Amino acid sequence: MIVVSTKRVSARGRAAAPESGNGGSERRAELLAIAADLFATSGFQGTTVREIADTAGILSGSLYHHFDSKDSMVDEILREFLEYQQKAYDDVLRDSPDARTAIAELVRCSFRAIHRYRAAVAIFQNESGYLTRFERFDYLRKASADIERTWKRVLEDGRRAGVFRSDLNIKLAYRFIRDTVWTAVHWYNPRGRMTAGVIAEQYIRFLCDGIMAPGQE
Amino acid sequence: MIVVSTKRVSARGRAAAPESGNGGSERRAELLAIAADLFATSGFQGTTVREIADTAGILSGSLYHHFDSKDSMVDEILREFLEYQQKAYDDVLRDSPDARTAIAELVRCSFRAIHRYRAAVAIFQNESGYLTRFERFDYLRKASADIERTWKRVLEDGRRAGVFRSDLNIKLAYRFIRDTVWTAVHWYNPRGRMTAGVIAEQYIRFLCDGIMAPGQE
Amino acid sequence: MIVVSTKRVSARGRAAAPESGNGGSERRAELLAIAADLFATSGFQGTTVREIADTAGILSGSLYHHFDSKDSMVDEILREFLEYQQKAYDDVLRDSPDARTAIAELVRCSFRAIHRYRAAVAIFQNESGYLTRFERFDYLRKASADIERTWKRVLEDGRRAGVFRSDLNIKLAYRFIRDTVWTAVHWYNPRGRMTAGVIAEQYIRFLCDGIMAPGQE
Amino acid sequence: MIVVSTKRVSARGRAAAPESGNGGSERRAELLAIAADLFATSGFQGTTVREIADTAGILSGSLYHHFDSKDSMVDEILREFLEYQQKAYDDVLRDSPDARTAIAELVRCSFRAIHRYRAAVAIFQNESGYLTRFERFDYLRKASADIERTWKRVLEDGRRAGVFRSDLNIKLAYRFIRDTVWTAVHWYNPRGRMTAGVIAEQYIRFLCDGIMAPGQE
DNA sequence: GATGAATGAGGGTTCATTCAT
DNA sequence: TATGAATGAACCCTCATTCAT
Repeated sequence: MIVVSTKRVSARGRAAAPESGNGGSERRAELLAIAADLFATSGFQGTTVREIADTAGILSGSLYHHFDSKDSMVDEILREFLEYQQKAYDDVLRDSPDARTAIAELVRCSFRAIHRYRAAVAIFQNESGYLTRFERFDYLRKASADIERTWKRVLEDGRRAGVFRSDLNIKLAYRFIRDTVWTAVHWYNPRGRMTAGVIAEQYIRFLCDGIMAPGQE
Repeated sequence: MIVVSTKRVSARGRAAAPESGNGGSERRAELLAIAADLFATSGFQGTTVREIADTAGILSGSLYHHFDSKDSMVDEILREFLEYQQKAYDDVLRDSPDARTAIAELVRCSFRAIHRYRAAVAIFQNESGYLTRFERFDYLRKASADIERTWKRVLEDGRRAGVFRSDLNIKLAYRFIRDTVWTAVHWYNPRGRMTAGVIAEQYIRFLCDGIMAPGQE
Repeated sequence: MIVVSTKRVSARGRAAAPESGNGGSERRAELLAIAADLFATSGFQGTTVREIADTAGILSGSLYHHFDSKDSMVDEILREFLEYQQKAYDDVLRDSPDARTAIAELVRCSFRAIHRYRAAVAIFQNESGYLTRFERFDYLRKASADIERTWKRVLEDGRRAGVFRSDLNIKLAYRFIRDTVWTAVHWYNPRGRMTAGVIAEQYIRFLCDGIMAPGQE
Repeated sequence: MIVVSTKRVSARGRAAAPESGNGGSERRAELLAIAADLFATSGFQGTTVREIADTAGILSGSLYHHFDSKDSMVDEILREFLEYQQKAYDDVLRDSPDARTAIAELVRCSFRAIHRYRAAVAIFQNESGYLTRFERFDYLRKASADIERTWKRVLEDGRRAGVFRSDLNIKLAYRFIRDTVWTAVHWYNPRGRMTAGVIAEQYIRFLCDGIMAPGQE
C-alpha cells in the first residue's frame, strides 16, 4: 500500500499538507463551508467535530481523511478570508484619490467581505482571542495589525489633509469604526432586504456626518 | 451595594441550593469576581471550573459549596449587571430633557457599565448567543430587547423632534451605536490613560457629528 | 432472538444516538450482558461505568460509542426482558384451560424468565423503586401493573370457578405469590442442581397445597 | 478543653464509641430514625449524608457530632433490629410445643418485626448484599445464617414428626417462606387497613394449606 | 451541638483523535 | 473515502468526611 500523505502532526503543530498536495477537492470545500458555518454560529469550542460530521452526513472519524485536525479547519477558513481581505484593502489604498474616498471604500470593502466570507469574518471576530493563544495562529495577530495600519494610515492622511477634523483621535476613531463595521457581521442577513451595499452607504454617512440634523449641534 | 439574584431554579439541572450557601458571604463575591474575569477573558466554555478554583486557591469541588453549578455562576454575574443596567437606563429615560441629552447620557451610562461591570458586559456580549440556547437564560433575550427598546425610543423621539436627521434609519442607527459602544468593552483598559468618561465623550462626538472636518461633506 | 428496544429518547438527558451505534452489533450485546450482571450483583447505583468498561476490557469513554448513557443501558436491559415477559404471560392467559393450569403455568413461565433473564429480573426487582423516580422509566410502573393484573385475573377466575378457596384474599394472595416467586432470582443458580423447572414444580405444590402433611390441619 | 471522645476511626473501621459512652441521647435516636427511613426508601448508597441532615434540619457536617460515619449509622440501625430479632426467634423456639405452632409463631414474630423495625428490615433485605462486602458488616452474614438455622430446624422437626409433608424439601421450603414473608416489608403499610397481625394469619394459612379449595387437588 | 468552608477521591460524560478494515 | 471501535485526557459535578470557629 502506497502511503501518500503523512499527516502525523502532533496536535496544534503546523498544518501538514492535507491529502495529496492541495485543497482542491470539492468535498473538502463543502466540509469547510459546513464547519465555518458551525464555528460562526456556535463558536469554535462550542462546535464538536461530530457536529460537523453529522451535518455533512458522515462519521466524525471520516473528517480526518480530509483534514488533519479541527485546528486545521479553522486555519484554512481564516487564511482564505485573510488573504482576500488583505488584497482588497491594498487595492483600496492604491486606488483611492483622497481620504474621504478611501474611508468610504474601506467600509464598502469590509461589508463585501462580511457578505462573501460571513462565517470566516465572524470566526475572526469571535475566536481570535482564543486562537492566538496557540503559536499556530500567531498570524491572526499580524493580520489584525495590518488591518489596523491600513485604517489608521487613511485616517491620518485625511486629518493631515484637513479632510477629517483636526482634533480627531486616530486610535479611538479607528476602534470606533472597526467595532461598528465588523460587528455588523453578527446580525447581517445575506438574504435580508438590507443588502451589504446599502448598509455600507448608511454607515459611511453615519461615520462622516453623524446622526444630528443639520443646524443642530 | 447591589443585592444579588441567586438561584432561581429553572432548567439546565435543578438548582439545588448549595449547603448553607447564600447570597451574602464575601467569599462568594470574591469567587464570582474571579469567575467573571475568566469567563470574560477565555469564554464561558473556554473556562474550566478547575481554572476558577485554581485561581481562587481551592479545589474545584469546593466551588460547589458556594454555587450550584458553573451555570449558576454566570447567571449570577449576568443578573447583577443587568439589574444595574436596566435601572440606569430607566433613570436616563426619566431624567433627560431632550433626545440629544438622552443619547449622550445613554452612551455615558453604557461606558460607566463597561467600567464597573467590565467582565459581565463582556460575557453578556460574547456568550449570550450560547447561553440563550438554554431555557434558564431566556432572560438574556428579554434584556437585549429592553436595551434595544430604550435606544430606539430615544432615536425615534429625536427624529420626530427634528433633533436627529429626518432620514435616519432607526434600526440601523441603533445597531451602529450599540455595536460600537458595547464592543469597546473588549479593549477598554480600566487602568489606561483614556478613562471611560473620556472615551464616552469622544464617542458622543463621533456619533453626533461624524469625523469630517467642518465644511467638508 | 429478541429485538431490542433502543434509544427512545425521553428525560434524564437527551438520548443522542451514539455515533454509528445501533441495536444490531454483537459487541453491544456483550457489553449489555456485562452491564446487566454488574447491575444485578452490585446494584445500578453501586455499579460504576468504569467497572463495566474494565470488565469489558475497554475504557469507560468507549462505552459511549455504543450507548448514550448508563441509563440507556438499564433501559435496554429492562425493555428486552419486559417485552419477553409480557408476551409470555399473554400466551399463558390465552392457552390455559382452567385457573389451576393457569397459575401453574404462570409460575413456570416466571421461573423460565428467571433463568433466561436472570440479571434483568433482578434489576427489575431491585431497582424499579429507584428508577421510577425518573420519567424515562415510567414504563416500569406500567409493566408492574400489567403483571399484577395478569395474576389477579387468574386468581379471581379461579376463586369464582371454585378452584381456589372461596375466602381467598386476592390482593394478599397475589403479593404472597409474587414475592416468593420473583425473589427467587436472588438465590437461583443456573448451574445448580435444582433447575428452574424443578423449583417451579415444587413452588406450585407449595402454593396449591401448602406444607402440611395430609390429615394435619 | 477536655477531649471526651476520640472518634478517629479510619473509614469503615470498627465502630468507635459514639460521643460520651453510649447511644443514649434523644437527638441521636431521631437522627437514626430519619436515616433509617431514608436508607429504606432510597437505598443506602442512594441516600446522601446531606439528605439525612437536610431532613433533620441541620448541616451535613453536624451529623458527625453524633456518628462517626454513614456506615456507623446503618450499623447501629441494623444491630438494634438484629438483636431484637434474634431474641424473638429464640423465644419462639423455646416456647413452641410443636412445629405447627412454631412455624406460625415465627411468621407472626416476623411480621411484628416488619411492623416495629420496618426501615431496618427493609435495609437488611436490600443492603445486606452490598454491606457484607465490608468486613465491618460480616455479622450480617452470621445473622442471616442464624435466621436460616432457626427456620430450618422447625421445618425439619415438623417433617420428622409427621406434621409437615414427608417429601418436603427443607431448603426450598425455607426459601419459599423467607422470601414471601420478609419481602412483605416492601409493601406493608403500618397505617393501612391490613394490620401486620392479620396479614400474618393469612400468610400462615397460605403456607400451611395453600390456595386450593378443599377437594380440589 | 452546630456552622461553614474546604478536601480528595471518584462519578458519569464528552470529545478530538487514531486506526484496522 | 468511509466505517466503527477504541483511546485518553479532560470536564462538570457529587459526596463522605474534616475541622477551625
